[in-house]
Amino acid sequence: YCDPLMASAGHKITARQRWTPTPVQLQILERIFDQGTGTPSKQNIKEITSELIQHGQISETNVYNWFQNRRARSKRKQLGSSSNNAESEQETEVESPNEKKNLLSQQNHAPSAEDLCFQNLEISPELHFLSVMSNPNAYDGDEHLSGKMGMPGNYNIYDQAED
Amino acid sequence: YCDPLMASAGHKITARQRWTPTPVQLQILERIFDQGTGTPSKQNIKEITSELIQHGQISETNVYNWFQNRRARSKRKQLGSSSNNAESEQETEVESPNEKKNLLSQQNHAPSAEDLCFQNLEISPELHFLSVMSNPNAYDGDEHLSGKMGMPGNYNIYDQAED
DNA sequence: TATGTATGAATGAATG
DNA sequence: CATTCATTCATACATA
Repeated sequence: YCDPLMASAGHKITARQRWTPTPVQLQILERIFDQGTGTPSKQNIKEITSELIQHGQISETNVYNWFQNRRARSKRKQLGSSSNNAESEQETEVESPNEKKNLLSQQNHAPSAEDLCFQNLEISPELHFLSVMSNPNAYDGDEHLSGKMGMPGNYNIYDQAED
Repeated sequence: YCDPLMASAGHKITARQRWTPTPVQLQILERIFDQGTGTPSKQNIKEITSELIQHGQISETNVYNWFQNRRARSKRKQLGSSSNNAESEQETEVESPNEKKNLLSQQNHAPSAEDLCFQNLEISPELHFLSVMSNPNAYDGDEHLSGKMGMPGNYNIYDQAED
């Protein structure tokens, strides 16, 4: 049969980056989702995949992702379309009519480049520890980090300096 | 105080609540992970953090989480060998036209900050052991950011088996 | 053709 | 340590 990937408007013959669920697959997936099987086990995933694969190319990864996305989407929609939440829920300038503000996203880096680039002369203080680190001593204690994994406390990177 | 994360351009960009490792940080982390150190101890975490913090905002928690995620992910792809093995007629699914392009390109101002750091990394004598991968193409451990989404059909779990 | 929207996919963080 | 959730990005896809 025709490649399910390029079955629609496709003109992409070189790259199948994103799995595109066929209507049939979508129908099945939605039905299963509707069953209440929110987070299917791996076994279920396999079974579902086995079913869907007959209707087009698909992998367990796709199925898994689909369910994850589906659930997340539903949830987000719920609390986003509600009347109004006077709770402590602060939305980061979220759902604007556009919503897709990621067009100019700057998620990563953007540190004090001019700064950290210059202090480069001292960038290898004790990194050699991993060269000789043969200490099988895992975690002497039980604490994973400095106290709890919530946050060290000293440097809170996620500082909602919103105001 | 000023958040190091958004202290760059000085715009009103919303601070990312999620830590995004800079290419440099990623390289270092990869190297350490590749050393076979596996799960670093608390002290190691601190050491690593001390090193990485010079290359951008980061906390011990981030480092810890990173290793945890990395470990889990590696394992996932490892245990993908049972009743699968359908066909692997996929071309080199690894090397994509572009690797971590998202890490280096999404804005238009291009501060070249990380770029400089990258260069500095190479020239660092002490960090030579972890600077061996100056060539992005020769990146040995970029399996996590490869672009082999999911069009396999023969893989098992929701993990992108990479081989 | 370019822009916008929808959704799959990647990853960091949280939880058990 | 294993699994799941939440957030964000990139790309498929629809429309102007």
